[in-house]
Amino acid sequence: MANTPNFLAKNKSVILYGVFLAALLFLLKWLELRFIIIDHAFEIYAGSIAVIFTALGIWLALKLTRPKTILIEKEVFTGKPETFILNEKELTKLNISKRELEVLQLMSAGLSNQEIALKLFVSLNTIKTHNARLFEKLEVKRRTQAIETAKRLSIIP
Amino acid sequence: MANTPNFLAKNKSVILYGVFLAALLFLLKWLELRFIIIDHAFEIYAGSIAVIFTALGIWLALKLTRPKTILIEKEVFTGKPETFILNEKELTKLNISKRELEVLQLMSAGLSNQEIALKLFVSLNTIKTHNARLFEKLEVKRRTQAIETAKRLSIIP
DNA sequence: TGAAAAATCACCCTAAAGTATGAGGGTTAG
DNA sequence: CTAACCCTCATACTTTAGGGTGATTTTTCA
Repeated sequence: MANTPNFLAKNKSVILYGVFLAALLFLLKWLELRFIIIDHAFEIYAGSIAVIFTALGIWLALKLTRPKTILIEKEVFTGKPETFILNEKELTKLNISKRELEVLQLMSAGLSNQEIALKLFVSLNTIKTHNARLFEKLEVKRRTQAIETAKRLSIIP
Repeated sequence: MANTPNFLAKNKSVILYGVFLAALLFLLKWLELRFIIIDHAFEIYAGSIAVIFTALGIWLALKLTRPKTILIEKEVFTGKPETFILNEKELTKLNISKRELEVLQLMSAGLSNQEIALKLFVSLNTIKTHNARLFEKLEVKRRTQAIETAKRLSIIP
């Protein structure tokens, strides 16, 4: 298969987990030593493993699900008086990608490029690139115009 | 307290986790037995604990965080009921002047400071001063935030 | 009428936004 | 397989926005 790099990228967290596991070996070995030296420290050892790996599992799960939660946000919000209906036709017509829409939403929320970058776990330059594409597609020159236009076209609430 | 049932309901997952833990004891005891009988089954025992508790951690984390993920988005207490009604109370409370409101409107229309200056026949510096006052009064740092806040407070359409 | 608020403008400086260009890897449909 | 996106990031540069300070002229109103 030629998709080995793909696999690597997709399982970044899993690989990190592996590395962390390796790092844990020392701790475990040390605990094993204690087990030999101190009698009946067996429970301590088992308990340690349980606690450590439970925490590890929680951490892993959080890492894996965090990106997914961001995607959920934009689907599930409804205004009380008038429900916002995303104009998907316009979105398709303007060829605006999911990521670009995400940036647009944060932009309209008043966030700076730097803040958006931090929130989306990408670099400032990446946000600037998204902005440039966005402005091009919306045929505007500034973020304030982009917000105005996007709201008018019901691309954002 | 009378909200014990509420507590039970809210922590269903935690209780389940506890029950599951109890159930695990038998498995662990059994493994411990094996550990005594079979020599060098120690690694198997430790590995089992690691795997089980990692899975447990993942499951726990997913159970606990899944309900929390969605509600982050909009609060929305003032929608747009067709016709815009200027919130004069807020305007008075925030002590925003006529000219400042004018600047704010043009700002939200996507105009740059220079364009606003030309439109209002004043200098760029004047607009900047108005902006600074506006940001101070609205307690924001950027024009995009100012627009967002002003719209939310129905100061501008 | 006199103080307060509003509106105007300038200068200097920093921060943020935006433009242009190139580039590498990922995903996907044909 | 490959062309077409998409997402990512970088570097370099220009423009706009924003902060701080101080000042003058109107307007407003008690």
